[in-house]
Amino acid sequence: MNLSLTEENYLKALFFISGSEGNLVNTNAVAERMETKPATVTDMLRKLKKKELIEYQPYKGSRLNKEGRLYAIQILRKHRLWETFLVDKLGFGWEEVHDIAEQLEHVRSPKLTQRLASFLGNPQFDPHGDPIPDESGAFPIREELTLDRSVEGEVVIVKGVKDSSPEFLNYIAKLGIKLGDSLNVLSVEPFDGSILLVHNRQEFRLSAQASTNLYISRA
Amino acid sequence: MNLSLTEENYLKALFFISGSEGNLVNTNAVAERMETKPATVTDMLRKLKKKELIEYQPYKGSRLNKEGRLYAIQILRKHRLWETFLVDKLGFGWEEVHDIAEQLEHVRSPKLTQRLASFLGNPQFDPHGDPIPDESGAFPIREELTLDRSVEGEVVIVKGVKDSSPEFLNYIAKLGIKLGDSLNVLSVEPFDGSILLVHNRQEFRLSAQASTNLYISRA
DNA sequence: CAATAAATTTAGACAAATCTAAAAATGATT
DNA sequence: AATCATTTTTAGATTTGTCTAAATTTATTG
Repeated sequence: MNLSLTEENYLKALFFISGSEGNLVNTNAVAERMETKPATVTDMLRKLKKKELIEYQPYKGSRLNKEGRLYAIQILRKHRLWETFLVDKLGFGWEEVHDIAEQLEHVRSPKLTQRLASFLGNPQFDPHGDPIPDESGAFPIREELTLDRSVEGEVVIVKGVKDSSPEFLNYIAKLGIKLGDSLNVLSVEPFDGSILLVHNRQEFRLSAQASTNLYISRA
Repeated sequence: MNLSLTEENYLKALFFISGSEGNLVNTNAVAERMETKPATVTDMLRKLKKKELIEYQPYKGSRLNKEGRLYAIQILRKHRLWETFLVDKLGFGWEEVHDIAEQLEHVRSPKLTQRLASFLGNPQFDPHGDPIPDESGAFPIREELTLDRSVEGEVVIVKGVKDSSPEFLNYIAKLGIKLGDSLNVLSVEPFDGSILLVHNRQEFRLSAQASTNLYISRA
């Protein structure tokens, strides 16, 4: 199956909107994510249905079928491998790699994907801490523990970010926090949930909002 | 200037057809290279002229102008850098990288190109021995010496291939000849110009045709 | 140099991906 | 249940890159 760039992007959008349970997706939601008009989405849904990549009933909604889901996951796999390459090998910051990976993810060559993965040491998580599916489409499992769940006195390791918006990534980068860094949780403020911690010998306070968006593991 | 994939491929085609002297290019020649019809080419030439990337007079021919040439060279730079990456870092054979590089060359990110080049050690020549232009569009100079010009008893180093068709690359790969290998020229057959040489302690004969397509330098 | 051949362009059409505006279906509300 | 609001689809148009067939320009040649 050889899809156009646009078709691939619609599959990705459906994958992200419908979540892991594979819910039915609203046409409007797709339009919003794709930054296009609902009428355009309807056309594309009809097309993807004809190619047997999605289920779609007019007025009811759409969802990826098995083949479409696998296709979307392969794109996601490429995206996250390229992000890892950009950060680990080319020294990009994790906040600047998304747009480049959006381009690289569409390069078609199974052999390239396989070799890239092996060159990177078959990583299980990308620089944002997001899981990289394997060739068969299976995701590695991660403990979904966030910093706001930590207790006073604990030392934790940063494993990923829940929110990978440029705003949050930039904020985190500005603080100098990177994947794998260890944080010493000094105290949790009962009033607003903000957390006092030590990172690289430096003491500072992180808002509750920020802490809910940092995945950690106990050291 | 943000060009479509197709527009970029036309610029490349014009660059390759017109050669280093910047000759006027026939519409038919472009059509052949792009595997499309002359009428289609005419439309595109009009479009590229409007974007001020080429000179074009109906019925007379077309050629890249300064801006178009620079654009084409930047794509070529990316192509050859990616080929180098695929061979040097991912272990691809030099005969299998062209099609993948054709895709990667269109990825838009000056920072990526710059970092990739530096990651590769700012190479001057790609795995086929072809020159990689720098950011300003300047090409490194290479001695255009081919194996058929060598004399008996000489030891030479393989610097590149003149013909980079899959057929020739496969043939060369089958013989085990790689960039940087040294060849000991034992004798040149006066009858057909074929060359008897030693490579990795192994003696064999190479046709004149093959030898004219191997760039070398004297060891 | 006039006729013919070759190269090129013009004209008109089509598929893909998009849009706007209008129509239809669904759902929510009194 | 009838009406109104929302969501979604349909209809018709646009742009990009392509095509075929016909017309035009340039080149060749008897």
